[in-house]
Amino acid sequence: MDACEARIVDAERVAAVRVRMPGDSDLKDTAEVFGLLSDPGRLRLLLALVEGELCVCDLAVVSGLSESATSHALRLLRAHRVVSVRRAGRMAYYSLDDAHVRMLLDLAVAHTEHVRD
Amino acid sequence: MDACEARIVDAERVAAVRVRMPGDSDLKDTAEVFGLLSDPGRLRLLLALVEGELCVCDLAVVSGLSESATSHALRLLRAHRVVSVRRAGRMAYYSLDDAHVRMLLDLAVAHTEHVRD
DNA sequence: TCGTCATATGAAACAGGCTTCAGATGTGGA
DNA sequence: TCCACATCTGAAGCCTGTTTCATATGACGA
Repeated sequence: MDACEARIVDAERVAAVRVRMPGDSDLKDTAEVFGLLSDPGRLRLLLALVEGELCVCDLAVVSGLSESATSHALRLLRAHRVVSVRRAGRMAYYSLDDAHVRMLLDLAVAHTEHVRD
Repeated sequence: MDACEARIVDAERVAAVRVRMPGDSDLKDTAEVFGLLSDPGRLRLLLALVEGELCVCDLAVVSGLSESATSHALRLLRAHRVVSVRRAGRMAYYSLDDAHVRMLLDLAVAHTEHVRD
């Protein structure tokens, strides 16, 4: 079936792992989500949004990024449906729009506050 | 104190966010952990280890990486204390060694299995 | 001790991502 | 209609990270 690889030491365990291993597509998606959280700037943006919506200029101030960099980052997050926009005149208010990501953020903050490594 | 920025729209909320925002160092660490999970190859390696230790060659087979790439990836994960090694003769058995990362992996898998997006 | 095997390492190539700069879009007020 | 403002966008430059190739280390068996 899916044999034909190099020398395998623990064939039984390898087989078991393969069964539970998610598919390439799911794995790629998951890696991408983690990737979105792997940048300090984006992480700050998202953490800022945990408690509610904020406009781009406030997000820029809070994150320490330039407004252009902020906009680029938000565009990326928007493309992945992690945040959503509400337009009000010339302002744009962003908010968290992904329960999964919110969970990851909560977990990360909890761990940050609780652990001294 | 920490004033002197550009125009701020919602000063109150900005102040509140700033209070809860983790420090630069914690933020960087957290981003790095997510970064370790942001590569499909490393993700496969770690998922393979969820159920127990495996040697390098089996990890290479399961992850689809070359043995060299696998070794490089494991070295990186080892440097961040995410995995640990047990040497047995010329073999090296790796295992998950970070409860936080294990939690993130479980959460990711659960989400992968449960959600169709 | 010699050769082979499992793993580790270094350097280089290559790709991808983030930031900046300049300019575009679109809104609100005079 | 014209200008100022908030945000968005595109292209370029730079930096980082991942892979491959070649080689090194260290252990086992003859």
